[in-house]
Amino acid sequence: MKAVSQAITIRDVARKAGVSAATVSRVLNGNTGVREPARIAVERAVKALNFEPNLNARRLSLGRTFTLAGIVPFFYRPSYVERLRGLESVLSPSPFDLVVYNVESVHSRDRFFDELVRPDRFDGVVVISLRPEDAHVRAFARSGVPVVLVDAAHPKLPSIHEDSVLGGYIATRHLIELGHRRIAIICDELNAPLSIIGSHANQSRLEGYRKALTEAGIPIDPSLFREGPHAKHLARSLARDLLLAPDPPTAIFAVSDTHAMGVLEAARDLGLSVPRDLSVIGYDDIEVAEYLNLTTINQSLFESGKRGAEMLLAMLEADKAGEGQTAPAPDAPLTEEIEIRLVVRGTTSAPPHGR
Amino acid sequence: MKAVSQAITIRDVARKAGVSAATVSRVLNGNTGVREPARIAVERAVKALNFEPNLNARRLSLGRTFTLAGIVPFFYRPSYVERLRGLESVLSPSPFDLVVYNVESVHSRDRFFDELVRPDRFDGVVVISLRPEDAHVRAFARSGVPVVLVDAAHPKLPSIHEDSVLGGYIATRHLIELGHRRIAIICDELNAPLSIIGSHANQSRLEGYRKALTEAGIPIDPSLFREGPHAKHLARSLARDLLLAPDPPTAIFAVSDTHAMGVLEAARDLGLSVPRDLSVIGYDDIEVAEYLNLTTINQSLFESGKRGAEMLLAMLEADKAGEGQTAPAPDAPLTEEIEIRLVVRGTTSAPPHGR
DNA sequence: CTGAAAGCGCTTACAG
DNA sequence: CTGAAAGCGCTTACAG
Repeated sequence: MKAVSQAITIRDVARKAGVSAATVSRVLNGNTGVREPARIAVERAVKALNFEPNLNARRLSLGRTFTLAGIVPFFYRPSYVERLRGLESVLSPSPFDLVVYNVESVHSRDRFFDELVRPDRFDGVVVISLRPEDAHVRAFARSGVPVVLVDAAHPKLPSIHEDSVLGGYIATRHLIELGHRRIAIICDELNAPLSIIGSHANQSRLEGYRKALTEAGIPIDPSLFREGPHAKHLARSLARDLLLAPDPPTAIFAVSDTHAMGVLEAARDLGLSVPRDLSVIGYDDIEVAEYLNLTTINQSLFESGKRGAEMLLAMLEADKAGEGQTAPAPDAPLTEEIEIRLVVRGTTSAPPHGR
Repeated sequence: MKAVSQAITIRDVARKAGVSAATVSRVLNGNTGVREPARIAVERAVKALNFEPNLNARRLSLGRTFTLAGIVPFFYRPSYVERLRGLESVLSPSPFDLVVYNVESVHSRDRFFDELVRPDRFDGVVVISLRPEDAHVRAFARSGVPVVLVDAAHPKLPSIHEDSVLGGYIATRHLIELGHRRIAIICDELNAPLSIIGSHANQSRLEGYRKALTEAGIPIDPSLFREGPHAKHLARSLARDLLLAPDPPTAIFAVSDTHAMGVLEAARDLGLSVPRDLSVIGYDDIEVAEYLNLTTINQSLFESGKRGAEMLLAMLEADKAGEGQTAPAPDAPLTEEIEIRLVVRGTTSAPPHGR
């Protein structure tokens, strides 16, 4: 038998404390002027009744939801889990709940942008690895809900992101410095719908790769470029192709650690020893990278989520302070660059002799 | 300049449609009797104004939150991510949002159980891999908020979980059938706080291991049992110890794939070839298991989350139907067992000759 | 079928 | 300092 006890309200507390509901509310909200005896009576009653104010009533009354949204593609992939972990680390001690929305298509992205960025839904939202279009951004502004971008950028929105061109450059540069000249690159599909709405990190890393080669006077060989969906087994077959070609690369830059895992498999399949016969560098530095002893680029995944959440909380704080007085948004919203760094492990070395 | 447009309300719609707010509400809620012309006028106005009812007002008025909580330890670990993915798959097309709470200590578990399981907070909660105590369960019942357990059990609560004893048995049995007799086991710390409040899967798997050995007439050698925190590098050193002992095991049962990864590393460190010199079986079948070609036990992680969410939605549905009339809770709440199965891959084989 | 009114449980100007 | 009252934006018995 479910004997659901009727929830107690602020009026019950008021009665017990011998004051009005308004006074109870005031002490609950740490309000300034409440005389000592009243305050004490209220605190006693609250404790005695184990009272907790009804959250939905507060939400309606205050016009705040105490909830934040995170909009993120493929939330279950290790790199996104790591970013979410960063979010969680700052939100968990805050009064805000986080609800995560998983986008797997352009359609769901649009739906989320439309339906979620409303003041009665969320106090703020963080968008990860997705680039809102101008129309979205205008709607965000109209809604008054602060939005911050993690691993993406827009001129009108605060954001925290890496310099992906630099990342691609550093990775490629590392291989060049080791003595490689035939360096292949394996990317996510450039024209997949989610690549297009995504952070464009792929394209930028490719650009960095080209830049490094050009700078070193190494001609860009289109046959050393492959693209395929974000999946190990596909990267594996792309790498296999590459390695079976007449003039195979001595090094492969994989645009994510997941891709790199596929490359490692392909090498194993073909009996190639890494790094002796083939150097491999990944990107992201997800947890398994260390286990696999994979050389990679660390892009501060956790930190990016952490900073994103911090920026959002700061904006919320500022809004609360500047209540009503329509703070003119700065022309150039806060944009931060996150640190990236090369992590040299065991899958890269000088190329085989005579290559 | 933030030009926040004032949100439109049901009254605006009513005015535009030339009806009362009550009527608007009725059509919005798909209510039975609203005459055609009124309905159409309202639908027009709703569309024209792009009206979306204020969620917080609905919450307060209806006494429902349209939000569910997930309470889970170490949410970022691959096995929990997989369970959460199962939850997400059923919740995402539902009208419910999910907020995930990460527990890393007994204290946070208690706090979440106390603060979250309240009708003004959540319409339902799913608890993963955590065993609430009787006092908690009584409080849950008083709150009237339905709670379902995933990967844990309690006589008074609906749940979905594996038979961990059987899992441990099957894993061990596999090694025995291959011909092994010196079979070690590496567990999570049995006395760590979170093991104690956890699902006790560890202890049960250990029990299954003992059962299989006993049944096969193999004496249980305490020196073949090791326990340590859930971390690869620790499992690695435990395994190293084991393998360096005078009479080392020919096979190791690791109680999670993560532990198994540590074992694999230890074998590599010592120049042992797996499975030729050492067989290794893990548990969970997380994504990397396939990549590592690890033999393991698949415990339907995704499915468990999926079923947990489905059970909760069904309870919510039932509650809505039986409104008010205090449905007598069944004496024995719904308990389902999830499928587990042995996945034989490349890390197990017959023991070396002469062992 | 439909509207006016009360109610959900808070918060906060407004008086005093 | 403190209380009575209005208001947040819905929903839903209650009349008609």
